[in-house]
Amino acid sequence: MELELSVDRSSPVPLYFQLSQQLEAAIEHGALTPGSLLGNEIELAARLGLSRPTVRQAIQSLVDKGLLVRRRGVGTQVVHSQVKRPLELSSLYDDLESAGQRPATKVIVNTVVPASAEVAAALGVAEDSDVHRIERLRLAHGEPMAYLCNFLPPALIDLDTAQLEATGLYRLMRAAGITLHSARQTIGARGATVAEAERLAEEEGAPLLTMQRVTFDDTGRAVEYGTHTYRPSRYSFEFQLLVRP
Amino acid sequence: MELELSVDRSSPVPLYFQLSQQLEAAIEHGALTPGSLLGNEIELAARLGLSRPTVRQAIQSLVDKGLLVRRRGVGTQVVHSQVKRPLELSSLYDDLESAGQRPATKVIVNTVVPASAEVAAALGVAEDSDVHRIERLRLAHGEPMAYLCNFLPPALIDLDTAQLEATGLYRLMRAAGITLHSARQTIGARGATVAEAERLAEEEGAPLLTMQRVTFDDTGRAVEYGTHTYRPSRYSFEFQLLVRP
DNA sequence: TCAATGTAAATGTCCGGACAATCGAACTAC
DNA sequence: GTAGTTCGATTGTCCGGACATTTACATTGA
Repeated sequence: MELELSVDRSSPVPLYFQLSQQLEAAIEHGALTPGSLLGNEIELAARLGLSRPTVRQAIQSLVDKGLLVRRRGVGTQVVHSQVKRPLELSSLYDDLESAGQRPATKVIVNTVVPASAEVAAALGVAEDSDVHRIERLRLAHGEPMAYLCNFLPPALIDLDTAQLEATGLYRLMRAAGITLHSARQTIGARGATVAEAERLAEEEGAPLLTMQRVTFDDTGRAVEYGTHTYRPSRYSFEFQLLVRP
Repeated sequence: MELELSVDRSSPVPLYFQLSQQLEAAIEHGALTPGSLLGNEIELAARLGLSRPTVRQAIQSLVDKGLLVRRRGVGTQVVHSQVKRPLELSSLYDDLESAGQRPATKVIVNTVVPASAEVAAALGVAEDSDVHRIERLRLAHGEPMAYLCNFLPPALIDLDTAQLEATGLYRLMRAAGITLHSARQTIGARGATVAEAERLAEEEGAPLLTMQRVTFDDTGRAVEYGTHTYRPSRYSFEFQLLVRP
C-alpha cells in the first residue's frame, strides 16, 4: 500500500502545503485508512526529497485539523474518521448553499439609523452615531427559515440590496477586503413574539432558536453585530469541536 | 517599554513554551498593549539567546490562540483584545463552576440498559448490547437548569453515583485516562413535553434549548452520547470562534 | 511466572543559516 | 502634484543536523 506522494518544486505552492493536501486527500478517499501509521517522518522526508521540518509542518497542519494524531515513540496515526469539518465562522448562506438548499434572501430593511445603546456597545461606536441596519428574511425551499437583523459600522462597506439578496453578508465583507478574525456568539432559545411569529410563519409563543454575534476583524474592530432568530423545525446548529491539547 | 523576558534552560519546560507563556501573560495584564508591534523575530531571538525557529514556535502558538496576528513585511501585532477564550469542548459542570455558580447534580438514573437503535448508531456498538445510561438533573442556586441524559459504552469507566454528583462527567473520563479528541454537537430548540416540563419546572410547550453530542477519543472510539435539555431562561451557549486562515 | 531492565524506534525540541515574498515608505520621474 | 520605482524591514519557507524523551518490545533476573 505504498502511497503515491510527490512534490513540485517549481510550483509557487509551499512544499509543506502540497504535502498536507495530498495527505488530506489520501485520508479523504481512503488511501490512508483510519488507525494506520503514517510511517516515520525521517523516512518520509527522504522518500520525498524534503527535509524533516518541512514534513513535520505538513503533518502538524493535519494534526491541527484533527485528522492525525501523533504519539511519541509510536508514530503518527490517522484518526478513526468521524472528523468531518471543525467549527468555523460560517455564514448561514454558505451553509445552506453547500447543503444544496439554494437559499433565497429577502431584504426587508437596508438603511442607516442612529445606534442604540445595545448596538453601540456591541460595535464599540458612540451612541446615536450612524450605523447600517439590515433586516433579511432567509428562505429555503420557499419556506421562511430565519430572520436576520444586522448592524454594521459606517463607512465600512457599501451595502447594495441586490447584492445582499444574491449572496451572504460574510462573502460581501470578505470581498470588500475585510479580514474576519474572530466572533463572539450566544445561542439561546425563547418564545416567539407576535411580530416574530408573523415573520416566520409560526404561532405566538412557539419556540425559536436565537443567535447573537459580534464579529471582529484582525485589527480588533467590531465589523458586524447580528441578532438572528431561527425556526427550530427548519434549522439547528451542527458542528464539530476539537479538543485543544 | 522594554519587556522583561527570560528563559530557564535548566527547566524541563520547553523553551518555546516558556516564551509563549510569558508573552501571553504580558498580553493578559497589559504589558503588551493591543495593536503594538512585538518586535522582529530575529532581534527577539538574539535578545533571549534563542534561535529564530524557537521564537517562531512560541509566537505561532499565540497566533493559533488568536492573541497575535502576523503581517509579512510589517511585523507581529497584538490583537486588539476581545479574544477571551475560544470555544473548547467544555463540560457544563466546569462552565458553571468557573462562573462561580456552585453547581449541584442529582443523579436520577445510573444503570445499564440495552442500546436502542439511536444510541447504538451514535456509539458505534451493536444494537441491544449493554450500555451505561445516566440521567442527571443539574441545578444552580437550587433551581433546575438542565436535564442531562448520557449513554456510554460498557467497560470504559466505572460510574459511581457519588462521584457523578460531586463532579462532571468529562472530568471523570479524563481521570480514567481517556483522551478526549473531538465531538459532534447539534444545538436546537423545541417545546417541552409534559415530562420535560415537570423535570425542569417549566410549563408544557415552553421553549427549551436542546443539545446532542457524541464525543470521541483520539482513537476514534465514541466514548459518550448525550441528549441534554436546558432552560433557556437559565442557560445559553456562549463562545468565541476563531477564523481558521 | 512475573517484574525489572535494556534497547530500538519514533516523535519532541532546538540550533544556525539561507533565500524568497511581501509590505510600507521614501524616493524619483513625469 | 501624482504616479511609479526602489529599497529596507519583516515574516514565510526550507534545509540539515543534533540530542532528548517517550513508548513498545524483547531480554533478563528473581
